[in-house]
Order: sequence, then structure tokens, then C-alpha cells
Amino acid sequence: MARMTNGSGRVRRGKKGETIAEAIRFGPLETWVGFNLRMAQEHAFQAFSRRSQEIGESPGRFATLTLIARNPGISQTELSHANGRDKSSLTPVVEDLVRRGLVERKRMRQDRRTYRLNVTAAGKQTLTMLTRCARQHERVLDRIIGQRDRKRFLQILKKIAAEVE
Amino acid sequence: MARMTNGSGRVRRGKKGETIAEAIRFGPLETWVGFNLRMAQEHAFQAFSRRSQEIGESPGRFATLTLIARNPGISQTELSHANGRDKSSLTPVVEDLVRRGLVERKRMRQDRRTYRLNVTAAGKQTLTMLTRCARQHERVLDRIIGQRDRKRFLQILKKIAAEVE
DNA sequence: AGGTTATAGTTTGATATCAAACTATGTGCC
DNA sequence: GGCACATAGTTTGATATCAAACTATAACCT
Repeated sequence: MARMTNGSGRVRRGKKGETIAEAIRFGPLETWVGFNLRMAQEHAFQAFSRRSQEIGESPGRFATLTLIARNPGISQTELSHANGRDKSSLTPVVEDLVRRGLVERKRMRQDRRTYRLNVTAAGKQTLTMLTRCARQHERVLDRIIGQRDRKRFLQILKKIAAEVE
Repeated sequence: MARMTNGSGRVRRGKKGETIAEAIRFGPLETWVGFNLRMAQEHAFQAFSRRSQEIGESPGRFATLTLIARNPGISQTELSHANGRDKSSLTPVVEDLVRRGLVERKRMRQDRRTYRLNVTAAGKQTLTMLTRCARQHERVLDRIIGQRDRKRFLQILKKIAAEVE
């Protein structure tokens, strides 16, 4: 008795110990963009995470690798901005990518503080696999969103990232 | 010279050391929902984080407190599902809320494994402040999204959270 | 009743992230 | 040249999160 079958249900007991199932009330969260944005992101990320783990890569590596590939010689600070993370978060990520031979890193001549990052041949191979995997993920999201609203939806996401103080 | 003024710019040097500004190329990331969802969420969260820190609360506490208030006697597992987090993440959060007297926690009579959570009077006061703060945040997001698209946008976010495998 | 299985919550260990302090270089200005 | 300041990247310390192992209780089955 009283088996929980899904995550959003709620179970209570009456006076005689009988099972009473109730829906969770979300109150104002129901209509707030912030909360729903977080939930959507979290679920989408988890799904992609499972997918990319199948090919043995952490999901965070993907955007990083793509950005390096598309911007040969990019510096770590530029990369961290493009990727929306603090530069300090990038240190271990880049270290790992270099150690595994996916990315190569050279000091700049003119400015010996900064590194130039480039994807190696092996990195390109990995990126190809990751990209395939990301495309599958995108197809799932596309089907959920629907072709008609997709473009507008993307625009709004970009607008939020750009404009929220 | 060569001062970086914003996050998405890229600076390079030519052969004579002159400054060349370039835009970051996002490649496929540009049109992928997953990436843009993450960026939007991150930015929105950061903004709310700053806002809620002004009243001395961590942003994650907000959804938790709202859900307890709206579902008196909710258990930790139910709460963790509603909130989209693992139950183990909730342990320290609830501990902290209880310690600070915002939430009260009692064992259930019929099932001595589970707790019932309730918001205290002090918790309600804090929640009022947090809610005000969240409403301001929502107004900012609303202005960015636009009244016309808001409803559809929310629907899609909910759909993603619900349906992505 | 008693053993097996399920569930609620906690603990533990791993990861990712940020922010602030730090090191090393570079730039601007006198 | 030399001092103040800016910038690139790293280190450190704090937080949040998950997943798996653990504990205690409870339910199910014979």
C-alpha cells in the first residue's frame, strides 16, 4: 500500500490510516519564470548528462570543446566569458582536456600571461561524437517545443541571458 | 589599449601587435536549446541571487520555503521531488531552516520514518520578504519576455521539465 | 509471526561552481 | 627606469549538488 509511483504526488493518511493522494501545490511558483526556467534546465541537463556519459564525456566539456574548436587560439578568460562561467572554474576543465590530449595550450608570444587554446585531432574526433550526441538531444527538445515556437523560444532565452541585469 | 570591455568580445593581435577585436563564434551552440537554456537560467539565477542576498537569504531557500508553506506537513522526500532535487540535498537545507526557526519538523505518528514539515510564524515573515523580492525579479523577466509571449514561454518550460525523458 | 522487500531520511564521497586572494606578467605615466 | 594599476590564470575556501551506501522503520507475503 501507499506506494509512491511518481515524483509530484503526495500521500497522506486519514484518521483511519487510509491512503489519501494529493497533488503538490506550487502556489506562486507555478507561474514564475525563474522557477520553471530552473526546472526545465535541470531536466534537460540531466537528460543530456545521461546521454553524454554513454560516450564517456562529462556534459560540461561539450560547450567548452565546441567553443575552442570554433575559436582557435581563444584564451581561457575569453572562453570562460563565452561559456558563462568564472575563469577559475575553467582551470581544472582545461587541465583535464589537455591531459587527455583533446586540447593543446600554448603561451602567447606577445603576452606571456595568456594561453592560446586549440583543439587537437583527437579532440576533433571526440567533438564529433559529442556533437552527434547533442544533436540527438536537440531533436528530443525540438519535438517537445514544436517547430512553430522554436525560433521565438530561442530568441527569448537569448534575450534573458543578455538582458537580465 | 586592448581593454576588454565586455564578456563576449575577443581580442587578438596582428603581426605588428595591433589590436584586432573579433566576435566569439558559437557555432552550433548558437541555435541549440540546451546551451541557451543553461545560459538563460544561469543569468536569471545570478540576478535573483544578488537580490535575495540583500535580504540575507540564499536563493535556493526560496522555493523550499514556498513549497512547505503551500503544502503544510509535506515530507522531505515529497518536497525534494517537488523541488526537483535529490532528497539528500535537502537534509542540510531543512536542518538550517529548522535551526533558524523558520521551519518546524515533527515525526509522523503513523509512519515514524517520515517527518512533517511546517513553516513557523517567523518563517512566514521571511517568506513574505522573499516573495516580494521574487516578484520584483519576475517583473524584470516579464519585461524581457514581453506580455504577448509569456504564457506560451512558460508552457514550453513546463513541457520540457515534464517530458524530457 | 518472521523474513524479504520497500521507503524516509542521513551520511559520505565526488564533482562543479563561485568569489576572493594570489602570482606573474603587462601597461601607463612620471 | 620605476611605481601604480590592470589583466591572465591559479589557488583556496565555501556552497550546492548528486549518487550510492547506510539506518531505521514499515509493509508485504507465506
